[in-house]
Amino acid sequence: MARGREVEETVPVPEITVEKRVTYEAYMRDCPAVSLLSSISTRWVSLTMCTLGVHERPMRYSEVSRNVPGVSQKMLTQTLRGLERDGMVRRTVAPTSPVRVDYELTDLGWNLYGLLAQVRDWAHDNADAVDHARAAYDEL
Amino acid sequence: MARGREVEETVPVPEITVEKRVTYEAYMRDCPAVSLLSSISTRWVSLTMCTLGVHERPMRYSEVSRNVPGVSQKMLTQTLRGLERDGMVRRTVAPTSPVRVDYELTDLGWNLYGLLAQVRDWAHDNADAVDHARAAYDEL
DNA sequence: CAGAATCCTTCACGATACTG
DNA sequence: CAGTATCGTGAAGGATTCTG
Repeated sequence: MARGREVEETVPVPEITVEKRVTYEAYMRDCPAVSLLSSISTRWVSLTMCTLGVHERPMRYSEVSRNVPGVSQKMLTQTLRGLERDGMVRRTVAPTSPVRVDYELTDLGWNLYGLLAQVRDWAHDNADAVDHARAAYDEL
Repeated sequence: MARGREVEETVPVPEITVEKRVTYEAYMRDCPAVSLLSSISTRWVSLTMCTLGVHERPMRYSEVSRNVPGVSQKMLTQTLRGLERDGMVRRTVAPTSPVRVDYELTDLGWNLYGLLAQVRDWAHDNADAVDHARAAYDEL
């Protein structure tokens, strides 16, 4: 991502042809970091990670479900599967009857949670400021 | 959001009726902090904020556009308007011809950027780890 | 309990065309 | 340059039903 600046500022403008720009933009889109950042930056990932993080212990599926505001069963399953696949969540199935499934953050997930929690706290602390900004904007 | 834990752990289970749960979930959905966190947690907000942040100076519309990988003109405009409305971005129109429009982070936006930049850096640093986790998961 | 599967709706988003 | 307006589509997401 930092390359954007270099290309933009160190390469003489005339040398950035349309073709090169298209290639560059395709690169940015396909850049693993951009792609990963994009996949993290979704409502359900954010809320699910926060829920798993604040509880600091394995949580049953139904428990997660009750603590992620507004999530449907389908989206929660889909989100948890994605997080498991990305190595951020560990899913443990206990062969009881009925089955018991636990979800918990991995070390990788825990690292990310540390950052997301700060964003969550920022949102909590600045909700009022944003509301006022919106009111002022809508006033006009 | 922290109330979720209290309800879950300090209120006797039998007292959580279906009605109360529905009310609680509606509250969570409507909670300003959850709502704000959700609106922040989108791909275009994340990428746009990062672009405005790394450059540390006012940017023209076209310049932002070139530095947010894969964004369409429609989505960029929509995202910038949303950020302006939320008080995170300041939009300045210079009455020249053709018009010149600059976008820059406000103090509020700058605060948030500080946190989002950490998430972006995390994504950059852990893209490989996630890729390996995905490969391992898909192996099965 | 913890989902899978299916259907159906909405809307996020892109493509295109037009404008001051 | 910096948009607005419109249209069309695919994907996101909800509701419902079924299952081990």
